[in-house]
Amino acid sequence: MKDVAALAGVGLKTVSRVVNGEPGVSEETARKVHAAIEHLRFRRNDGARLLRQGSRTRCVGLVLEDLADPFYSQLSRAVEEVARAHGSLLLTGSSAEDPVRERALALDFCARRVDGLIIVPTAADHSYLDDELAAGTAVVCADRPAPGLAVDTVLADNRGGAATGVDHLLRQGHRRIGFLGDAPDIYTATERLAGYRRAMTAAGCAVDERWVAMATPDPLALGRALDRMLAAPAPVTALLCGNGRTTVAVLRELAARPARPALVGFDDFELADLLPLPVTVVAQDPAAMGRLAAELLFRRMAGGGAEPQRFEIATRLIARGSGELPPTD
Amino acid sequence: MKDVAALAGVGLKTVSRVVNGEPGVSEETARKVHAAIEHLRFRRNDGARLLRQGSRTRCVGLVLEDLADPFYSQLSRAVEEVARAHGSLLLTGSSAEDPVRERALALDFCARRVDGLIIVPTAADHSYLDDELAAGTAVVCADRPAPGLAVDTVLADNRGGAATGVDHLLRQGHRRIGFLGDAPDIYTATERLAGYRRAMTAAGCAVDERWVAMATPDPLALGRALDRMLAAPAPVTALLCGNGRTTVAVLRELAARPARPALVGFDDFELADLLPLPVTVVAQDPAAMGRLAAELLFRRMAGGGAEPQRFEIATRLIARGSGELPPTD
DNA sequence: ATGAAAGCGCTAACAT
DNA sequence: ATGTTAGCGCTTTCAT
Repeated sequence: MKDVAALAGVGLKTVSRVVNGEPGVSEETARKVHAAIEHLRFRRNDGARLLRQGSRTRCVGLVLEDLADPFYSQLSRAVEEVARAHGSLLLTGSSAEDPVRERALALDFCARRVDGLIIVPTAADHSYLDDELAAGTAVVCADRPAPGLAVDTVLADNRGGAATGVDHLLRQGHRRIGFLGDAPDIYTATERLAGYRRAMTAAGCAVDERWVAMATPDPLALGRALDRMLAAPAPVTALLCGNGRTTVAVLRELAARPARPALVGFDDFELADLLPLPVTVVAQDPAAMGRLAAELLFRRMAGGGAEPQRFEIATRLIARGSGELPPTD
Repeated sequence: MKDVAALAGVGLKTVSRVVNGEPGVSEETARKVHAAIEHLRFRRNDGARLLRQGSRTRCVGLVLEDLADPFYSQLSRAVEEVARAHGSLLLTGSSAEDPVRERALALDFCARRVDGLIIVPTAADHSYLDDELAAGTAVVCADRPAPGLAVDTVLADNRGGAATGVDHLLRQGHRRIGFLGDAPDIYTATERLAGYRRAMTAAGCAVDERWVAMATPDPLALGRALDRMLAAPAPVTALLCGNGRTTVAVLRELAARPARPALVGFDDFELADLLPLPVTVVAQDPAAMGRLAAELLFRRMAGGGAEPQRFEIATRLIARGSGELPPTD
């Protein structure tokens, strides 16, 4: 910029005025400055600009579990769209469910002075964000809460959704229903388990603990869990799967077995309607979750200092066939 | 930082030393500084640091078509992983196939002085990046080339892959094979069409132009195209779909029709193996593409000033059933 | 209409 | 071991 000023034979401030389209520059001078800019290929450094202005960085951060997971990639796009609408750029990072990585990412983003941060919190302490919060960085939790962190939080109706799935199966006459959830340290997994238990109990169905399996979905473990659930003396006649990854893995395992239990999956997924037995699901709305989280973030950044709120996004049961199978005994 | 120095009763540089773990500070002083940091909740501003150091921003940008598309979300994760391994943060943005948006995103990223930029170029002029390139920003194109831009480029073997798909169908005895591709202004769509034509011609099969449809996959248009291809006088007995989105849309349309042409899809997708007729695909490797693009980017950033190179990632035919159907006439 | 000087938060280069 | 000065690239403030 100094060079531009020198070449154009004007002062630094005049170049600044031209670059920013400020008034108070004669046409003649502006032309000279533009020529110098072209010639020197000058490109303004927004970092320096931001520093001096002391203003917002117009940059928000998103920390989630896995950018490639369909649920989170849809959420990301929604966040990105809102950010774009507000003129902000988006820094993204995957925690891979590792608290250390999450923390490193979030603090890196803060060190770059993002205006706001959307986090899908892992199961860990989040007090490391207290200072950032105090310093005025807006934070919103999506998909899961961060206990002890006073921030807006957007969740799905996990218990309600799971209960809806179970109720649907109960209505088809099932009494022995299994639940295959993700690892129990994942908030949504445990919530959905609670919804399952609630609905079973409310219907007077005692839950045999052999019908419950909570683990990171991996083919081998899932296969064993299925075998256990489908074995005598009290085999399940229906299954509720705790998330999209689990549903897909279970479908794959079931394809290799004779048993055809009724099945409801938590999370919708592409092609669920085209499978041999179309899959009934409790659908979430990842785009709505991302959109709301982002809008809350920008609302906070705009200054509303109200109490942190918690939002629940409704789920929707989509009956496609697999959940309408009657009990086999 | 000034405040920290004042509170600790030391000089600015001493605080800097402590914050950066530089040697040459007595334990006693360090303790005082740390106390002041805690007390004032000081957090270093990396933006200012970077400005002063004049060093890399340790930040790279990724501009692609749609963050929520499975192909690109897998690519993104791979890029993110490489970036993380190199200690860089990742700015992401979706162009939505709009050249104006792509340009705005890319230039925004450059204004923030990203060290490098990975772009999935839309069909438009990319000379707007010339200045950035000249200024030393590393750029890599992924999935598609940007004609006229002298940068490393990572592509899939689009022609070869499409030809492989056609050859596979020819081997099953098909002679009338249709191609359903994306909009012709998309590089990959046109390349794959070329591969289809090449293989058909090489086999001595004249392509009836009614067997070719190139458009953004939308159910209505796709349905009409299918009806046309499947109608007399020379109905196709097999189909090659030009990308994942198209394949899924075609499967959905076919499900509502009696005809069961053989089908090969370009791009693998989850659950392809669990459909009633498992889908044969020419699989791409989006993670490999993202990884390579990112590694090339960091290699460029490290200084290798060699000629820009072009890389082709191999495709792999996965036979699952739909592509092994014999001709129906 | 234009420019000089000061300073955003930090660090490099030199003091002491 | 510690502090001082200058300056990264820009904008703000206040002159002219």
